[in-house]
Amino acid sequence: MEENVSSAGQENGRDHGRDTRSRLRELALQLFAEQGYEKTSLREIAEQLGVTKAALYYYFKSKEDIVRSLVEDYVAQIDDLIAWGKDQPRTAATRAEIVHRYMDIVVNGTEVFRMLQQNQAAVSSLASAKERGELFRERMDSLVDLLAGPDAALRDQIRAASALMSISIGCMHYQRRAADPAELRAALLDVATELADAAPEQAALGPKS
Amino acid sequence: MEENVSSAGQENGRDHGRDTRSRLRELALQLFAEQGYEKTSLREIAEQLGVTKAALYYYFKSKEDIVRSLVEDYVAQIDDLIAWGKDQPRTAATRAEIVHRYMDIVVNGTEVFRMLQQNQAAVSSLASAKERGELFRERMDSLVDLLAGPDAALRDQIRAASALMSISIGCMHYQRRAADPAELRAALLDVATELADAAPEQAALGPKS
DNA sequence: ACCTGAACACCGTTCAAGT
DNA sequence: ACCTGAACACCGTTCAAGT
Repeated sequence: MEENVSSAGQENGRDHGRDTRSRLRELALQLFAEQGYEKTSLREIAEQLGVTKAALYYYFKSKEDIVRSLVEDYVAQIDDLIAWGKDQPRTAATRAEIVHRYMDIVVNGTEVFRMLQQNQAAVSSLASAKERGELFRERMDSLVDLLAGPDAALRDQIRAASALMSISIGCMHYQRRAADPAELRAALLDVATELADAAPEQAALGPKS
Repeated sequence: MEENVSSAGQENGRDHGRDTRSRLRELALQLFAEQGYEKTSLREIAEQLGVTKAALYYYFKSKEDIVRSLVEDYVAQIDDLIAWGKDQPRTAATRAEIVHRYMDIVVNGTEVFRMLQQNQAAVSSLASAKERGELFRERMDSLVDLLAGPDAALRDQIRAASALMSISIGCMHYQRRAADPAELRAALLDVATELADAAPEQAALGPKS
């Protein structure tokens, strides 16, 4: 597992040469999330870092490998959540717990998730540690199965998927303009837990506002 | 407004030279959606079309301009929906109608929306006919305002946003593996209309399944 | 009107070489 | 261990020129 972006923790106590590798990761994340993965060139990163393009290849074996190192931690956290969920009874309490934990993971890595979301195509062919593609899609499916059950009706699968999407996209989209982050968190959890539980009888014909 | 991808309708009745421009658009959409915008090179497109890279610049003034021409129609349809919604009373019936119309637009252009979703960063700086960036973000905000009201509580804004996201992502994600498209449509509309209406009293503590 | 060939600046990547 | 300089194939774009 890789170190986190914000915490360096190398033995070098200096200030200027303070861990080129972690400065690189921090800068790359910021640029990838802001302007996009493909629109950010290695020359641009190298320049702002004060090194040559070629120097980056000392730390990472490719441009995609930088993304992999940024995403790794969060993929692992989601895998942990899935593993944990598989051992739990399928109750409303478990579903609420899954929703809460998923929220914490996303809140913790908002910048990384924003970057992933904005560069899906560019990043979808990422080979994680083992050999896989489809970085998030199948993990989403696993979480949906945990929430709705593997043989759930289509409608309840969609509710579960919507719950997860509301959390991730809600975080990334509203975090910057919501006055109170705690209020946002509560609102998202509220909507997500409602969705994570099975559908009410018939909802197609909504009541008067 | 641009012609649709599937309907050519030029005066040339031949088969081989049958409208290079529309063949180009069709092929580009397919490749952009499948492998991503940045991973698809103009050389690749030109080769499969049997022309030179430079020939593409006779039809479109840049690579991004191809995307613009693919997206244009759907942006216009959404603008129409927003304009229509602004003249309606804010009732449950109006909300249901907005949700239905939005769904029809997305279903009609699934491939285009999939491509947009997968290449957000690459495409976000697209200058539409007038001069704007932020192709979809602000339109989403407009639709949310129509559904929840401009001074709605954060929770209801999120519900409205989730309703729209469930439809688009649900279409793109489940369309290929859902057995019956009508069932998918019904399920998505069900979830979306439930979300488009205001929240029930308190939902944070879900009932037993 | 429709297309080509050749050139342009830029990109990610490699590699031998320097300290 | 950490980095440079120069080269590679490829990219999107332009443009004069051909039919």
